[in-house]
Amino acid sequence: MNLSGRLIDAFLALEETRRFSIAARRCHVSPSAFSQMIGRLEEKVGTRLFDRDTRNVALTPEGEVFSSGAHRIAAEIHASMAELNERSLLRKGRVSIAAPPSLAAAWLPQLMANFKVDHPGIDIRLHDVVSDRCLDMIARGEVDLGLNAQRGNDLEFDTRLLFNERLYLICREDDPLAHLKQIRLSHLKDRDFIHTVRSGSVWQQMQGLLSGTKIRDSGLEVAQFGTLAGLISSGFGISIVPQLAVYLCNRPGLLACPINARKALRPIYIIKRKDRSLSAAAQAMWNQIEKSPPGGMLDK
Amino acid sequence: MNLSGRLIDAFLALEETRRFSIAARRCHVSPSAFSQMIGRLEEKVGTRLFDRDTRNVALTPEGEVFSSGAHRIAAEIHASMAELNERSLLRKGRVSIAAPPSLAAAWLPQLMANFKVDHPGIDIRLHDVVSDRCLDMIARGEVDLGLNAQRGNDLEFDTRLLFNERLYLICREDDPLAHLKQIRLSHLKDRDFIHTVRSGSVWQQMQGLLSGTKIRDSGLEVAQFGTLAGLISSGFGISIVPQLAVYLCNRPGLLACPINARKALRPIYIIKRKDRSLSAAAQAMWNQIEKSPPGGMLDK
DNA sequence: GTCAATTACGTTCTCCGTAAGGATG
DNA sequence: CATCCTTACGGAGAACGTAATTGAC
Repeated sequence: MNLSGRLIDAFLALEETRRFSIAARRCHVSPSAFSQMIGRLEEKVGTRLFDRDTRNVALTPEGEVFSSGAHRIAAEIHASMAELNERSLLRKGRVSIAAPPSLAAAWLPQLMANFKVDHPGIDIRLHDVVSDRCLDMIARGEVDLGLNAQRGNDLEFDTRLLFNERLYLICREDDPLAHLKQIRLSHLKDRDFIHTVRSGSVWQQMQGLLSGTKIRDSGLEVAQFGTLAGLISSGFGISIVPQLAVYLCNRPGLLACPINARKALRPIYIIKRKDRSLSAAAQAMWNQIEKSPPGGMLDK
Repeated sequence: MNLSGRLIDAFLALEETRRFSIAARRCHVSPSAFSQMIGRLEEKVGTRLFDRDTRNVALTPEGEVFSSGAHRIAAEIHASMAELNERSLLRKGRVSIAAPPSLAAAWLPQLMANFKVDHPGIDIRLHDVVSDRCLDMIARGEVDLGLNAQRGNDLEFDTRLLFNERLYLICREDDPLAHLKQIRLSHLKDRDFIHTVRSGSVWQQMQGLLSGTKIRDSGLEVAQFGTLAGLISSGFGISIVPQLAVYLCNRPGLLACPINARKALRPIYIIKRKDRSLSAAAQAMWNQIEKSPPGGMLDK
């Protein structure tokens, strides 16, 4: 029970040409070898498939029955090989990415568009998620790779630092802080603070950054940067967002100021499961992400 | 581009067990050999199909893609092999036979019924045709085998004599011939003669038999024995039919008498194309026909 | 240290090619 | 006798098993 694709090809070639010698050439073997191949095939399937003498070659009734199966087998083999080949050549495939909302809004769209130009056959899926969920999705295999400010467990994940993003203060133009050339963490003391969602990385980083600074919790916690901007604009307080999200808070009367502290940098890692290899498409995306930093949008 | 069924099986075994050692046992090879098989498979398809370390085995994204194809390939191979096996075991198949009306009516039905009991899965097709058409159908491959009174060209057909059928005179009870103990050809002199169809073997044999005897042509030529009987019964003449067709001419007022002449025997051959082998089903039918002569219905 | 996959290496067997053989028109 | 398929036989390479190695827990 071990038909090789080679023997199937031999069968099909002989069925079509009805000539051993010509079919042999098509299979790139000597007539002798080809004859033996047909013999082996017939032995394996347990029945004679061709009636032949030195002049004529024709399918036996069993050969006719086998023919349809042989065509299907050959087609399936060919399709499977072609499918994998297309994927390794990046002409087909799928890659799914999990990324924080800031990157999903500000940087990835253009990167993905460029990728799509190079590889129009590859289907890209993007999930904008908060930090915890990002690692979760990677671990569960729901996405191929993730971008995140937390690098996660080194036993479970392969991680590479992509860049560091500066955190920005968002406040009203008429805020006292708006006139400062450089903003330090201490300046935030006693200010009303609007949080982004608790499971997001900014919130978590703020916890560390401001542990020594007494801020006032406005009690507001929002998921969308637009909401954040609206609240600040209306005087509910101030907030801090990563650099790439600054433009999402753009609106008349608001100001964004870089925070001048060594710790006010948010790292962005690219992450995959350690025990799973990437598909060709995902690997290509990983490569493109690595060599396409957000460019002028960042300071180092 | 030469996937062997063996490598496909290895893939499926490993996909299912997720253990090299166990999958190896299932494929009846050593763990080492199995590891090499997976390696070869991955080399042939051009991509890694399993992520593995010494502890865990899992499909790569490409492996998942390949999986569905592998299942289909294995299923097609299995189905093709099973199909041929069923046929060689006579559990499936088809056999088509061409035979003269007399045999198709008198002998073959019971023979076919017996065959069907032994091989209920085999589909039997019977064509009752006149002699010329019978050889034609065999030559064109429209039937697997034929029964015929003419043996045809020996270069084109394989032929075996099954038996000889005596020819019978059919006449009215009040016919002068009805009183004769033995009928000779000479007795038919000057009698009105109703012919069976010109392309049938009886007609052709009559031409030879009666070449030295002057008969009168009634001008009637019929295809069905029932018609023949009706015409004779109504006094249009006499006719000659093969022994197995005698009972088809049975009706009150008619008599059938064997013709006592060495040449008044009609041979029945079983015939197949010389350059085509029979399917297993057709071969089984051939064998059954050979060893199931029409028995008591004939004299030698 | 243990267990499982892999690599190294020698053996066996499959498969191919050259050359001789045989059948057919 | 010319053509085409088949058989014979020897060599090259594939595939397997045993045993040593690597790697993960």
